[in-house]
Amino acid sequence: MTVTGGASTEWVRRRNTALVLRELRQGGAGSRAELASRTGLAKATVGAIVADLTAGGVVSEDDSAPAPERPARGRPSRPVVLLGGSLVGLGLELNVDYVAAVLLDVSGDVLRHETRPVDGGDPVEVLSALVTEVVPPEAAPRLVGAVLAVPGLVGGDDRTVAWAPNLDVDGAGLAERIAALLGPDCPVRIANDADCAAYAEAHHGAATDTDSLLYLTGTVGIGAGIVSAGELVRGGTGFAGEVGHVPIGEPQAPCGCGRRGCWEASIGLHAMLRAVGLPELGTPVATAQAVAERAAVDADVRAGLDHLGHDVGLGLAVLAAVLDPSVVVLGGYFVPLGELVLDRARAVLDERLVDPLTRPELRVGALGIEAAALGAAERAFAPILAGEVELPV
Amino acid sequence: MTVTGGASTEWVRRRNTALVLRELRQGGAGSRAELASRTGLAKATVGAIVADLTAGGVVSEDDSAPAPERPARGRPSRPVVLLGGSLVGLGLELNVDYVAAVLLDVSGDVLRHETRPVDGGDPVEVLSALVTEVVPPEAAPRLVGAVLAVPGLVGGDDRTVAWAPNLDVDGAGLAERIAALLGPDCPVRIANDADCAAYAEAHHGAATDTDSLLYLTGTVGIGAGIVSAGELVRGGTGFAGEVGHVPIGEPQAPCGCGRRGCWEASIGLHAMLRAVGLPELGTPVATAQAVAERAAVDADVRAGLDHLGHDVGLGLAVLAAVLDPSVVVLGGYFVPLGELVLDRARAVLDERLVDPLTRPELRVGALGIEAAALGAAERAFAPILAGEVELPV
DNA sequence: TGACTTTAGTTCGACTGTCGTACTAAATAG
DNA sequence: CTATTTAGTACGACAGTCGAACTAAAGTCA
Repeated sequence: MTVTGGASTEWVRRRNTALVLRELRQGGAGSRAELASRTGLAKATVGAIVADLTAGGVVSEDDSAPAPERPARGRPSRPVVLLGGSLVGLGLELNVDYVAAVLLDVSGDVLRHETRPVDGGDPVEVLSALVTEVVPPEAAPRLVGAVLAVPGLVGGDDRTVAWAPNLDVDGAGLAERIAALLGPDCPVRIANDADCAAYAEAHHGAATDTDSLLYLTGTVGIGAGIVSAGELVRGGTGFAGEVGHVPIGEPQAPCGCGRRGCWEASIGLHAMLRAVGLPELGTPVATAQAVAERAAVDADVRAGLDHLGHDVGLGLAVLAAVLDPSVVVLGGYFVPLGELVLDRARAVLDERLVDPLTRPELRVGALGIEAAALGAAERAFAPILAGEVELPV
Repeated sequence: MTVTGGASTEWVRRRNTALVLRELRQGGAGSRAELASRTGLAKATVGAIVADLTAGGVVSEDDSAPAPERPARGRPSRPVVLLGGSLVGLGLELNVDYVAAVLLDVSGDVLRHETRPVDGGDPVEVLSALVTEVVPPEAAPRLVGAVLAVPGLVGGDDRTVAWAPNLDVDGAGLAERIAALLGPDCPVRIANDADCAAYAEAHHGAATDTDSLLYLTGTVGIGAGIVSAGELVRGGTGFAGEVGHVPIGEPQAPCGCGRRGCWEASIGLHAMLRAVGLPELGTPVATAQAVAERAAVDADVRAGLDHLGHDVGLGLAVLAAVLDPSVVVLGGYFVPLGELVLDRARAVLDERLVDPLTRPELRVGALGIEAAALGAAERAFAPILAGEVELPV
């Protein structure tokens, strides 16, 4: 029922153009006739839309077509293909110890991906330098937008950081500072990092086959992103998915926040390290990598991870009952541990869920540290692919 | 990004018609000129749409206009008003011990509301009789649709009951049996009862001021409905919000399901009665009414309810952290107890939430036993008001 | 080789819709 | 009685989709 305002005939064209773009992205290249039958539009309409897109340099006729199983008879088709680099979305991540940028193609390819440590400098300065490097001036006019992922609470206007306890930045001017680097025509929005990572796994990662997803990321803290019916669930103040300090872990585990039973106190990075008796390394993922290697030869480590899996399952049982996701993706430090943790978590879920038939599939994230930036880039495309916005041609 | 298929020019008219209807519903009657400025459409467009609607008998010119603060000059406006009864939606509820029907007007008025006990008969038979009584034959052509709320899991097609442990009905043929009573042009859908009740509170009840809502209903069991960004969160299999057996109550409380710590074991009707030491009466609401009366004179009862409020807050702290609703509405047997329970629940929430600023407002449901049926009726209107569907004129 | 078949893509006219402008209608002010 | 002001309508320009007819480009087959 989210219907914005009045619609006119130009609006119809925008929507149908978006429909064709989505079809090309998801279903791959195809002739006009094929696109017409795939989208349900009339052949003439597809022809007009393709002509527009060709003029705008967004698609072209793929002459180098391999024509694999060409039908024996009839005029040969001229497949239409998305033009790489014609439209790009910029995804940024501003985190405590690193920044990242992903430049994403309209066809879904990652054109560039860069990560930089912050190393005590001003994170926004480091990010700004990265932006000017990743987005060369000639690419700026083809930018459909930029989305900046931050570990914090984002205001309802998608432009301000309302609360980011670990990040020492000026939440009010952040979007403007990035926008200044990208020119006046590039819309800049801010989003939550866990939300972006969830979006990335849903579109490019481990959960492209569902639209009902819970993403759980483990570092020192625990965060979640919720995707329901293909849309992010953000809550009334954008705080949805802040599950780190929810009392759904081992009830007695003391947490740094002063309470007991916080999930983070049971399955945060430090709790995991206590359970296996191993030291922390440079990053959570590197730490977990070392733990996984050690587990191969050390039964005590395996037992510790099994216990971790128990606590993961305990909390997921609550979240799964509330949200009923089809898939749960675990990211962050959970990725290297994989089945060492998930196996037990699945067993706990089966035990605790009322109807085990609704048990979500547990998977490990397919994207690395770039998940949030990639999801941010994908979100930059969302208005275009929904037909809500004019193409920047 | 939920974009269905190709759009054509007729589709534009459907959407703009829906826009005008929503404006009339929410903003009240208004002249064509006023509607034009309220919707952002051109005067001529509104004129054409109003002409269509007038021809279809959905709106008319309100000659009996009181014209309260008529502007001193200029041609007087002819206010356009929704015609009562011109379009109606039917909401039904099929429950274990009663059935209910609500006939809702396009303007949002309840035309009829009937509840019947099942008394051991076939609930579907009782419901069918109620339907034929509530929907007279002459009203059938004006029906925009019917939605049936059931206490169970609804299939993804919105037409079948996949799982309804307490309900002894044939889930497969249910929608068809209702549709047979209403004629071939009336679309019939099935929905979850807690979802419908949540929808009702969001549109007609205690939470019309927000689009981010958690509805909690208390009877013998506990159920929840989640509204995020104005849309119901249903989960991958429609099971979202089944919070009764989630371990977020008193950890040691034994539950009928064999586990410990289920929320239902702490805040279900029977747990409440144990806490206050009073007997169960005919219905949960009547029981709670008696408890509330007793609380006025009995400090022990008040203490029991205070303890109940503690357990309510305990679980809500988890749900609020996960979902971050702006408002939590408590329905069912909680309504008569009101502040006797909510006061303590608020205190627990303040204690347990990471950032008390995000504490949702706790309210008591404004709708009685008809909540689910009313929400179902409102949902019957949703496709019309979203412009997804042609008016049945 | 040349007519026939088959499929792809374009052209064109009918239709539907929105929008802005000009026009008509209906009231008050002076 | 005229000027002013506001509401509503008529009309033509414009944008878009659609289906049917048409053109284009291949293979098939006598």
